[in-house]
Amino acid sequence: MTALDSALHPTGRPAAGESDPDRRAEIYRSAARIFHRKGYHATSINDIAAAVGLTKAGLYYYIKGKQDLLFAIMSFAMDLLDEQVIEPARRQEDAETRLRAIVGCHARLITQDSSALTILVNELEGLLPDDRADIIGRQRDYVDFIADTLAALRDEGKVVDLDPTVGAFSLVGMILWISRWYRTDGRLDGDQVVATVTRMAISAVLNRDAEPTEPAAGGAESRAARP
Amino acid sequence: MTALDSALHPTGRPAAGESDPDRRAEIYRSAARIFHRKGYHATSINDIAAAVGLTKAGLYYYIKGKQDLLFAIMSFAMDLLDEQVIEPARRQEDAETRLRAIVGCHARLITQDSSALTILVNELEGLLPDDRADIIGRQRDYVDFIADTLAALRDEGKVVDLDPTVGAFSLVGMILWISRWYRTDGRLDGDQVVATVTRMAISAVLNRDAEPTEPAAGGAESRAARP
DNA sequence: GCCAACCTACCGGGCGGTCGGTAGACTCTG
DNA sequence: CAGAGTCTACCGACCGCCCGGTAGGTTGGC
Repeated sequence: MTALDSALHPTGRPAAGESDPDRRAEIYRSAARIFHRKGYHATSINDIAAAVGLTKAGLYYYIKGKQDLLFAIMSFAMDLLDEQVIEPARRQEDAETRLRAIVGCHARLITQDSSALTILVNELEGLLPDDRADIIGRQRDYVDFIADTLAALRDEGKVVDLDPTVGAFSLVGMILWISRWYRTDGRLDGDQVVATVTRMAISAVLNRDAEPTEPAAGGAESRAARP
Repeated sequence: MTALDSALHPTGRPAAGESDPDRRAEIYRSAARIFHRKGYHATSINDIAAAVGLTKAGLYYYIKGKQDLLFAIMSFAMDLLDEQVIEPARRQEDAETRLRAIVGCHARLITQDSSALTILVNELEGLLPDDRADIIGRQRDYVDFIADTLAALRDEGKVVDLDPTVGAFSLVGMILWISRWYRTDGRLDGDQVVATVTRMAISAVLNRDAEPTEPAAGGAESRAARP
């Protein structure tokens, strides 16, 4: 997965002189899977080393430390979100189409491989303060992006009057939660799940009887910015 | 909070001969707050002891172990959910009213004090297998309860055709996520948040432009219980 | 012979948990 | 009402374990 490789270096923290990028990618993927299953703090460096067939010392040839490993995984996940969700959605001019793209792409990403994306939201406490600030900032940008889309829909009178921030967070919650219950080998088909969740998300905010019940008062504020 | 006291004993695990129940309740509350903030594995027994002004050894007079402490907190949270959400909702005969009650009561509980409820969903991995099975079983019952309500709505033709399980999980995700972004001291009012989320949840599943096959029976009106 | 790719052996430290106390309030006895 | 006994509520010191991380090799392919 080239997206993963590309996530290893932009952090500016190569663990050692040049090392086999395939092996590194495999290590990061394994680590992500284990962090996802057991949680960051409950996972030991030994667990990860054993999973990739190395000793702890051997693993340290590839990584700089446990916290750096976590940060690299979360940066990779954030890059994935940027590239697979935000970028495609940003290209949609129409707000409703854009919202559909956001929810659909994000949900699909999670049904395909949820580990990195899930770590991204569950293990923030494991990061160093600076790294955490970095990730949180990017997450806030994402929520603001959704909130702005909802605000645009409201201005078009297509959305029931709700606080865009609350709306954005609620949709995000619905999407992220998928990783907690969806199993690839379960009875539900991934595409169906994505479709259903997208439909629910859209009708949660869209005012389907076309005429705006209340002409959304002009000049209403769309800004979010929540600590 | 008497509900908390009652949660200490039904587990059948008193840590010692009788000990001051107020002090115990304080300890459990503190522990819940810290687990919520830092996560179970990242919290040491020392952290909890210090927070209640005890040494580690002193704390062990009140608790049996770290995992028992976690289980007690999660059992308490589950009791709270039963008593404040499921029971009130079960009394609603009309499916739509019931759904409103579920979402509204659950969301309100979280805006009021999210720590125990949040631990309940985030720290399952910290439990012993038997305890985990117990909690997971109760959680599944809750989701089934919501799914059954959605199925009932579908049979009434009031809900768009969706898989009740997917619908239930999605609503739960929306609700639980509140604890990640809502801050009591933030700019948003708790009641407004509850109202907005409830409205979104309902319109996510309700088929508003379809005529209800059965017009809602006489007296029953939509407003959820407001203790 | 060199260097990437590992290993064995080890370190300091913090963890969950235990043990043997003990201060003080309270009761029971003569 | 002295004093012996009891019980709750706690503490200091300690234990064994495992953690993240490191030092210093060794090996095999070029």
